[in-house]
Amino acid sequence: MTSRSNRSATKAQPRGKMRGGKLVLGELDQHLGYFLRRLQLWVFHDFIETLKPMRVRPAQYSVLLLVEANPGRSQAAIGQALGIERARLARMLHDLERRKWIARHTNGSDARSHSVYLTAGGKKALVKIKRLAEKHEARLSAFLVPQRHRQLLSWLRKSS
Amino acid sequence: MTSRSNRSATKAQPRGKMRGGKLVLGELDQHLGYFLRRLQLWVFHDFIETLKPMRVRPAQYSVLLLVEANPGRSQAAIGQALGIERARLARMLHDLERRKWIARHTNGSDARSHSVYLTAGGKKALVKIKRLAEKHEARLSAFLVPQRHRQLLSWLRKSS
DNA sequence: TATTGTTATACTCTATAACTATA
DNA sequence: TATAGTTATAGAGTATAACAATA
Repeated sequence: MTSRSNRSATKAQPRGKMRGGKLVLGELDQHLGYFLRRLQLWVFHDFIETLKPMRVRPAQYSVLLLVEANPGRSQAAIGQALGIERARLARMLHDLERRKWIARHTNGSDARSHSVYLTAGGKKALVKIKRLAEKHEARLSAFLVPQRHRQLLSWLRKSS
Repeated sequence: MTSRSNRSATKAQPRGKMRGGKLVLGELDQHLGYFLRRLQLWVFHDFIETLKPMRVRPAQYSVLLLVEANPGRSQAAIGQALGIERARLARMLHDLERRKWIARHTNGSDARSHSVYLTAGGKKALVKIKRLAEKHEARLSAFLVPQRHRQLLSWLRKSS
């Protein structure tokens, strides 16, 4: 996160020296998507750095939490819930399986679908992972004022 | 954007049939970053689709607006303001130059730096681009309640 | 030495299509 | 024929490093 000083700079530039000062955002200042993206990048960057000891990336983390909360569900169900494309999820699960954190069993009722579970090792790792994730979330809460953090979370949650 | 029904599902799963219903988010429900990412993906997807007639992507759009508001500034200044890495910006500007939307002149005072400007064609294109971007922003405003949209923008702006 | 811009490489994420095996 | 999962490919975004020209 960088620039901090930008008011309603829709058209004019600040007077004064041309070469030198800070840039103005211009109409970018009116675009929610821009700020949303900047904040999201900051959050992911901090998450990745904080979770680096466990080498877990945000998408992997979301899969682990979802499998924990919904053991035995199919890849299709997981992918749909998280908005992860099935091709991408297949490779992610392959990687998580290689690390012995999740296991896939063919479901009895439908031989096509795989039921996904956390392994014992996966559950153990997830404890450590969550501890790091909490540190990240605390940093994010400090970054946004707590009351803003709650309100923002509530709004974003409703929008999903 | 998919799931809509998730309360405080931190640990337990809903009782009832195991295979079938919607998945619960579990602890993911407590992570601002998750909702932030989902919303950001939605916003970018809508932006890209809306701007498809002009084939402009979000990062390109941000560069065009910034150059419009700050004509003649260096690539280094632009990249720093937008948080775009100089190597990436060099390729982006190369592309925008190829499309005859921006021009680069070597600055008299420092032969290393390039001053970036919109061309006449770039300004003309930007009019059309902004018209499409407004449609996107209107859709985003409708998606979030207007008052939420304003408050959210204000918060995110302060966080940048 | 440090900075500006460039090229090149690698990795992640996203979007497709093609394929298999089941249903 | 449709679905679940897999593999492969291509594009964009990000992160580096190495380089040339200039300061």
